[in-house]
Amino acid sequence: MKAATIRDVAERAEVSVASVSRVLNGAGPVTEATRKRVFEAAQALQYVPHSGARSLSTSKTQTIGVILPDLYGEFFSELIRGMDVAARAVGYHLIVSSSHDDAEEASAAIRSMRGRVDGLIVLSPHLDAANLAAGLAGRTPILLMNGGAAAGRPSIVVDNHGGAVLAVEHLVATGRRRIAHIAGPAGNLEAEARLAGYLQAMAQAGLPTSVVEGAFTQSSGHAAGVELAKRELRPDAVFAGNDNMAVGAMLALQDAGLRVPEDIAIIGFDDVPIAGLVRPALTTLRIHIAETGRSALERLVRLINAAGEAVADTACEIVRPELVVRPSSDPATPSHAHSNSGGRLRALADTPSLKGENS
Amino acid sequence: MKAATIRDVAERAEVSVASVSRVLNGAGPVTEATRKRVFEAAQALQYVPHSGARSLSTSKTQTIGVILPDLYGEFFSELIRGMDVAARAVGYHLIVSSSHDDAEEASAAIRSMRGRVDGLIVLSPHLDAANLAAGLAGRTPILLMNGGAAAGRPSIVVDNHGGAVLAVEHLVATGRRRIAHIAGPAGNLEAEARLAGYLQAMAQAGLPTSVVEGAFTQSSGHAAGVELAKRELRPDAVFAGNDNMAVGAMLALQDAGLRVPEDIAIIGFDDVPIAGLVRPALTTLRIHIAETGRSALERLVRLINAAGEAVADTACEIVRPELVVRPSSDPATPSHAHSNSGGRLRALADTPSLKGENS
DNA sequence: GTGTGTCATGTAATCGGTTACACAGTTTTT
DNA sequence: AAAAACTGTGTAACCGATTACATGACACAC
Repeated sequence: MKAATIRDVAERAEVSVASVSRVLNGAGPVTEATRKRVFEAAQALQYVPHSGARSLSTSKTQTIGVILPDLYGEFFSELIRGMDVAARAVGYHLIVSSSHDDAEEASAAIRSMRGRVDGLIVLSPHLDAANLAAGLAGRTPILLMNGGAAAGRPSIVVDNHGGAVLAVEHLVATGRRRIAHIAGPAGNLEAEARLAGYLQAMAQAGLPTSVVEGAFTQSSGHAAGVELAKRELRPDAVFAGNDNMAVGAMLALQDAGLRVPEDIAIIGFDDVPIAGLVRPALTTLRIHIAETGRSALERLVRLINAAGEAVADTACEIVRPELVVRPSSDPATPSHAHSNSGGRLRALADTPSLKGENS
Repeated sequence: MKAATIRDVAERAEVSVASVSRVLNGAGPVTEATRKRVFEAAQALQYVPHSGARSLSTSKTQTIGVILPDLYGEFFSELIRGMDVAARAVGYHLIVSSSHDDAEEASAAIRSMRGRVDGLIVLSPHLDAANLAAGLAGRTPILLMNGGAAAGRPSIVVDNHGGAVLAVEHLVATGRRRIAHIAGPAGNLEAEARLAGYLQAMAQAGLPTSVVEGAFTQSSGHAAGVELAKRELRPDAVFAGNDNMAVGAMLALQDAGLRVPEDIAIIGFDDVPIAGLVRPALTTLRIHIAETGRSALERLVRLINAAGEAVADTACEIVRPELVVRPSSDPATPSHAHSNSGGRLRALADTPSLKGENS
């Protein structure tokens, strides 16, 4: 028994497929009698429209593709969450595709999206991936969030350089001098911008730099922390390229017997939820991740609806990270900073619910 | 300038659409000359096949829909990660749809998936959602992971009851007597099973029970912790319905000046990545989340390929949680338990990378 | 030279919807 | 009363692929 089609419904209701379509979509004029017969037939046959077929004829899939490098850690999942909330609100679906480290894979993923999505959000933080993506997309609206300066293409980038400068300045202002940086993977635009910001701010302050390479993963941060703890001239502060690595490094340093922040201060980047939950809570550069995802999705939808006419939106929106000082860099901060980490989105699901007890 | 279709390619290559299709799909016999001409034309026109159209004629979308209650916390994102890895491996895409708290919404989401996906994985931990989902799906293969005993339908459930018993037994064995439970939201099957397990194990041990209601969110756990800390007869252990709430509760208890685990032990459920990162690291019941997601996806794909013939797979696979003892319940555990939290999947992306330093 | 088999290719139906257009019947306008 | 406008409905083209089947060319056997 195959699923019912619109023709089955038409037959049973003794009307044409056009009428069925009109009734079901509430478009076009129909008599009450027809409407009723169609609804009854649809009900009886348990008819559910075939979205794929509908997409083909309307050229609208109501779906947006998200191309990610990976799904590790909280950053991307927060981002997706924000996007999903926004998508749902405007009647769109999200199709996610991750694990695209190199441009090759990312491009394959983008190709396979054609005819499946109305627009794309690409987050492959590699230089070539950006242009590639843009080229491949053809007429598909595309929003880049890969951290690079995408000339003349709609994009959203985080001011990584500026954020890194803020981080270093904060550490210098609180008296740190030997500030090491745990960098993200080479070739990653975000990582490189953060590194560059660190180098520049350190030069500005006239301090010697020290960089350990990481991979944006928590365990790479841990490894870096182990190595830093062993140094003869130990740093008195660590600026990690992201929160994941900061947490990994902090655990390693603590395991090595160092006190954070007394012996060594730590600062991360992103303000993922976990940053406020480790102890000491992590000083970091806040990007309202979910909020950013939401805004990205909304912008893409606007782009889709504009569809070529308004070439107005070609701007590169900049998200400026904001320094959030927590105890990992400053003992003065209240230690119980059970950061509610702001954001409308968080509030949506995080409703405290406390009730009685039994027995 | 619209995107090129297969007909444009055929025209340019001076062959029929059938030949183009054959060449591009590597199916059917074609001469070398034709193949070459087609490739050249496709190249010149920057032709990218329209997957939507392909899906319509083949009735295969190579896409799987995942219906989630929400995207909060690490549990679902880990699950999705595991599914995505598996999906990619077998050439499938993932379309996620979250925020379906009630059966109503979930059912709408499922309907809108028809013609868009080849199969569904449904995780709406509500009693009615399950049957509803199953009914709605029609001929679409569906895998339930909603925590309920889905009679005669392919499903995967966690042994929540058994896990809860393990948790209580562990606490009792380590000398705790006043064990409180922070329950998940009422109506959630997983939460209810964990609660039932707690009640049963406590009865078994002849201990009085005490239940505070939470909502599976970190902040509800925090609220519960605040309340427990104020009690005249304070518990000496807390079993939280999941890790999120356990972490929230732990922070609240610590902020109230209590020492964990000396004054009060804490145990969670799920073993999300953060469980190993808080201090003290959290004792919990491990579900290999990503691994479970992977296995779920693989099973669904098998179901899709079987397509009705083998009704063999109607089983309810049970995932048994495993107790992971960490310092939050046992001071004897090494405190630097930088839990690598196992699992093949984790290893995939979490490659430590440590290199030299500059300057 | 006709028959038969193979191979490459083309024609057209099909998937399941939407929608432009045609048409008949009814109401309104003049 | 004829013309014009409007309403409700049906027919069939279309979206962009796949693929069953038909066809034509050619090789080989008899």
